[in-house]
Amino acid sequence: MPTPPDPDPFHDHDHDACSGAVLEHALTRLEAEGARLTPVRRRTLEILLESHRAMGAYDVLQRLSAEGFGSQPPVAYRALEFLVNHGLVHRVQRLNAYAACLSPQKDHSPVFLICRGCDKVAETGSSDLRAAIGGLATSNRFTVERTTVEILGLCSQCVAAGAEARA
Amino acid sequence: MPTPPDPDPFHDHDHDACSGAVLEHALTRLEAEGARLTPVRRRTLEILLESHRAMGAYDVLQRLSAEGFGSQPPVAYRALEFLVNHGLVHRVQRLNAYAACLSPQKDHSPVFLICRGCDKVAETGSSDLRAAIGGLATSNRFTVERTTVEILGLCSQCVAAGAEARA
DNA sequence: TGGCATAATGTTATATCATCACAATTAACT
DNA sequence: AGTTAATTGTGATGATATAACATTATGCCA
Repeated sequence: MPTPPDPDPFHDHDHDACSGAVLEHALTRLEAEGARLTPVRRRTLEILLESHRAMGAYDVLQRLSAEGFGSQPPVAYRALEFLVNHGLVHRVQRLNAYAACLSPQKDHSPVFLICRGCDKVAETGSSDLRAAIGGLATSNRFTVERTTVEILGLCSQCVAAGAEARA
Repeated sequence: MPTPPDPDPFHDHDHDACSGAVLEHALTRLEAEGARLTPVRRRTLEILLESHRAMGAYDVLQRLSAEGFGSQPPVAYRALEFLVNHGLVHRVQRLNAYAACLSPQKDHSPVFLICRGCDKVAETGSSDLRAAIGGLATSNRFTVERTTVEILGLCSQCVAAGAEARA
């Protein structure tokens, strides 16, 4: 059976609604873990949520610096590392970039769809995929701690726009 | 049902046997594609095969340079890019490193198991996982071109050795 | 409240990874 | 041999990330 008419995560996304919920959830979760969402950390998360894109550390830094926070790389890297460690932000390896997690409530292994046509990134997930990774780990006697799953290709709009050419 | 007694890809691997086969296969494939395995490219592949590890571009460069090839970064990066494009080498995103593909005969989406205890990397694959990615792509109307699947954790030996502590 | 320990922030400096631009060489094909 | 395209080499620079250490803020509790 085909799955129900999924929304297209690249284009059918109510961002304002999700941002608020994510931020609220972040506070709850961090409190439970005894961690502090300090001003820099909070702004860093907000910046990523507002942009709704994968941003490089130096892009984030520029925004933070312009708002009166420190201007040196560690300022951004530390805030990002904190958020990543608490599952509020993911690192997109292929882009050397960071994106706010949009479903922090689930204990998930995120999957990123990276469109090379429009450079947008969509976060999704799949229980089949988690199961497959679990099986792989078992049969290789490997203890999983973190997974990176990134799919590079073209989103539907870019395909429609004829962005076929593959480098 | 458990899968049959899989070999542990970290420790039960006949490397000499596979290296020769891989190299031989590389020649065949490249000829078919009209691409040339020049001396630098060949040595780059051999170096990765011999080390049987994921190596950084600058590590490869050092080896190449010591053997009389050029000493500037582009020398290594170009050879690696060529090999990656032809599916003979994979890039391990999490490590900013490169590893020779050990099963270049299959049209595969590789999966890397990265042990943070001993820093070894094992390449594997899974048809379940490929299927899950295919399903995800379909339900998100996404056209897949390349996939990155990397699993960070501990190999069996490192678990046995008590490398439990998680940063 | 004052004093201590810890965590967080800020800065300078530097390490690491990757690419640009252009010259020199080599290979492939008339 | 002559022409073109691919490949290689080099210097310079760009982009990403961390080390080391001083300073400030926070939490705790005597």
